[in-house]
Amino acid sequence: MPELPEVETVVRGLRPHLQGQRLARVVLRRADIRTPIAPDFVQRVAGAVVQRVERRAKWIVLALDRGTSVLVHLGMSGRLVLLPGDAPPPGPHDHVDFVTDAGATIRFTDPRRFGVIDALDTADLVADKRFSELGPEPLEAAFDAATLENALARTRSPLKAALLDQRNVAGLGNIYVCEALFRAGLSPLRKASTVKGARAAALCAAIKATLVDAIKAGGSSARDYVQASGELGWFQHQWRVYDREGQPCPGCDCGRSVKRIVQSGRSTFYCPKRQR
DNA sequence: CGGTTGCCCTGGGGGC
DNA sequence: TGCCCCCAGGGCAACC
Repeated sequence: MPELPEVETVVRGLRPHLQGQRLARVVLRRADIRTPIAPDFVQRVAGAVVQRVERRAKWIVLALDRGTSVLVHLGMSGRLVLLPGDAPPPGPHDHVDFVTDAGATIRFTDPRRFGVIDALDTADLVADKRFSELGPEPLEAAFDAATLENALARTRSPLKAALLDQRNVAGLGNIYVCEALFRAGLSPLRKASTVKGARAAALCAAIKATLVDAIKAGGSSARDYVQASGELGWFQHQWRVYDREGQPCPGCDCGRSVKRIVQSGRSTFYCPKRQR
């Protein structure tokens, strides 16, 4: 489910409630998610103070004192929701609770169990394979047209697949790649290495604008996603092509409708006339 | 080696 | 209504 805007929204929602708080209690109910939660997870985390709450790509990072960091990945259906006061009884998919000294519960829920929860030494974070191979953060200044062009020049795959590859740019998923490509007027089928000059600049700007708008809207709630507060996101109402197969191409008079194709096993939505 | 394909899971929606 | 098939926002191992 969650791509960069959704993860960023969750991080912003959790930060004021978690930063400086002690995780007095950690309750692990189910460890057999796709990447099983390590047996020593509770012992490593319980009692630690959260110093920082950050996002890298689609990862949530809780930097704790005692030199430990907690990594959370929401996978397809994961949620991390803040429950102030008495938490309701856990449901079958509520796998982990973090309870702060202040009495708030941060609950990790994941029906499909594709998510990841892990604890590791903060010093090992940079070298960890999950982080070391990530490309630039698209909302940082270091991500510019030249950086993007260079990354795309090195790949033979179609543009859609290249943008989903976290080594080229970190944090995009299926929805926001479709949306950014529409904004940039670029075909998802185009060879990535042909995106140069003005096209690379347009794509870079489109990626940033799409993500900024989505964060402003609190992310997209299609199915599973909610903010840390439990509220829905609203960006799904601003989707121009994603999940809009057959509807008229928005924002221009090209008269075509949005087409759905499958690329490397995943749906791509685009306007064949406007996007070249 | 880079790139594409299956698969890990559960739940919801559409078609019959 | 019920059942079955398909599909879903991610990422990794296994293949070509």
